[in-house]
Amino acid sequence: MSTHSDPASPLTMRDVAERLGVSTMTVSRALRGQPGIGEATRKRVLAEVAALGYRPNKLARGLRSGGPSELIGLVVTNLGNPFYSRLAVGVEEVCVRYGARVMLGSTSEDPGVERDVVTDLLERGVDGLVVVPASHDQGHLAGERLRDTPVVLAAAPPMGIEVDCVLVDDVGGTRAACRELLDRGHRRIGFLGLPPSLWTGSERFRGYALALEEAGIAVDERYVSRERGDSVLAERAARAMLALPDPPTALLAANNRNTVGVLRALRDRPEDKGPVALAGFDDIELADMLYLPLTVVSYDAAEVGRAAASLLFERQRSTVPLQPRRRTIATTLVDHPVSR
Amino acid sequence: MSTHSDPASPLTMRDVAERLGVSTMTVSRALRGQPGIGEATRKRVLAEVAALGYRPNKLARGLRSGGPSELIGLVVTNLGNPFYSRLAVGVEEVCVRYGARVMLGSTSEDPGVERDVVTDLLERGVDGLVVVPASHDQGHLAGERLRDTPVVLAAAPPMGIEVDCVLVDDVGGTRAACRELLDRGHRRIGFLGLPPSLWTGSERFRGYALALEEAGIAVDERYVSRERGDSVLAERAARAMLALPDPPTALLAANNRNTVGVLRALRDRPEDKGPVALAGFDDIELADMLYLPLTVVSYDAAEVGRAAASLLFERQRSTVPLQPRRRTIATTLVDHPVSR
DNA sequence: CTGTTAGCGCATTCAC
DNA sequence: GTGAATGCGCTAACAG
Repeated sequence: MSTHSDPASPLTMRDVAERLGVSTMTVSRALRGQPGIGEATRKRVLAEVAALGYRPNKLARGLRSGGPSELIGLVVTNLGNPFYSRLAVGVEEVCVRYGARVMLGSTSEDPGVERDVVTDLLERGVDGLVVVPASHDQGHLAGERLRDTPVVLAAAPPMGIEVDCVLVDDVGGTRAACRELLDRGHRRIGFLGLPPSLWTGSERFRGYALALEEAGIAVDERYVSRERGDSVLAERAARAMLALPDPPTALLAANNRNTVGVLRALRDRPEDKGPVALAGFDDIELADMLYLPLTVVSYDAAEVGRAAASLLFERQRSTVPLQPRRRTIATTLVDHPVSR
Repeated sequence: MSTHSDPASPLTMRDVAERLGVSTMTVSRALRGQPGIGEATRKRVLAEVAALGYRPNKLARGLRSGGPSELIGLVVTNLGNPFYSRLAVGVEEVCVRYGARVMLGSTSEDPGVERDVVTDLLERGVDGLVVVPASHDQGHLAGERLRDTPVVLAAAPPMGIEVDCVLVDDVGGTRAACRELLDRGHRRIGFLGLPPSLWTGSERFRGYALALEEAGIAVDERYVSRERGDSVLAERAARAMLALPDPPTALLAANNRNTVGVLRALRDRPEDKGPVALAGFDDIELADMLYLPLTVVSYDAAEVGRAAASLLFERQRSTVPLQPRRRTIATTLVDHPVSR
């Protein structure tokens, strides 16, 4: 009657210990497989634990032991984007391998929200953070606020802070795609880009310009659009380019949203005006089921997440101070012909 | 010199209190905006907190106050599936509204993993769980193990346990899609289904059979496949049906994987054999960019997540015991013509 | 208005 | 091999 039988309050180690007539330390040791306890006692304890359905409180354990929380914060702009959900899959995969869990934070690309989310995750005791930054303003990821919590940026490089990062080979991928179009004989290649203020925007433009330069072709501003990634804007820009007196014979889209826009622009184009070749950064599900052939720059988004999480755990386990590291995930060019 | 200046160990409330010559209680009250503290003192404390960059430890706070952790566990089979990542977006959206965070657990559709993940999340003190069950075996989600942690199932009903759930209108959606095909004059409609052992499999078949029955047509087993959702299997099944002496003139796919398989099967079909109409459960990105018209059963996956999280918080806040509730998310039929 | 005491659930440290 | 005392960082309950 003394031990509370309130079904609402969870069992504690004391409940187990009292029922067995041992001390909580004995239960604790049995649970963690520590030495210094008889084999018979351990069995008795574990049996009682199983019978009662007792589960240790990991929060209390962490508080006392001061060890790692085995918890990683993952801050993304929008999980609805397949790129980030696959990245999340990669992060979780590595975390589980290290016995850690993932705590989620979405920012909706709002730097203010990102700041608050990071603060909340830190207060909740994460061991580290994988962040897809919402903007160039990364001050809140600097050392003072974080104390010792390691951070890895994904899909963007650090700006004015010193942390690890994992990038995609934007330049190489775009360059390869542009080269492919050049190899097929195209000389007027339109680029549906992204704002230069975005890392991805400037890098992918660089790849495009580089390939042209290598082919001895100057960038023609009439064939370049650099608006924010939005299928409607891309569709309009593509239409405008195709209405030029000497329209491009091929188009290169800087991300999947832009590719979709271009697909719309090309769909109701009169047949007699001649075909327009299309290539785009980011793979597209069902790319092989479309009404026209498509070449895409593909990469493993989950690998970005895996690499980021790996950098985090390496740093966490490292005894010596590590310099900021940078990993780049390769891209591959994939042709999706129309077989019909 | 007494107060530790070790940069590695985070600041505690004591550090702040000592620097100010007040007690930790004063700091605590100031931080939580509690009454019973002078306005001047509060300002002084908050200024020092900001200057030092001190952040409270929410785990310790929760341990002492015994309040909710403001943490929800989200257990899904595979975040890489767009349906589940959108569901996650919905869950997080509602959580943030309630000041809670989401802790992730992927099961890879392995019931054993699901069990372990649930245990881990419980040990980490989640206030509730949203679970997309990996199987019919839901014993580990029963009351004994959970003590008082509420659970909401998503996309599947409880089997032998009493918990809330959020379902998709599988029957209604499939029935509407089948009706649409019937209205267009089709009489031989093939069904690329899923195993009856899956909730989704039996429900969607019911919708198909119901629509046929309402049209006075008997289900013909030659036109029905019920293998697991896999584009390769679906492609093969579709080819087999189309090779029948009196092949179906329309096909209905029970999920997006099967739709993809059917698309493949139809792609290299000779033109002279006549067109085959296609409808499928689950929307498909770029459905309007395919080489053929497609009708899909669409629904808001994020809404499934929002509804699940809402049920959780309602129950958490409820003072009276609630009966298990069941919410159903509506579907809509969307036509994707080929405009080209 | 402010401080003191005690203890959340557990593990470290030291007795025995 | 086992147990008692102590404290992780914080706050409830009470004192003043």
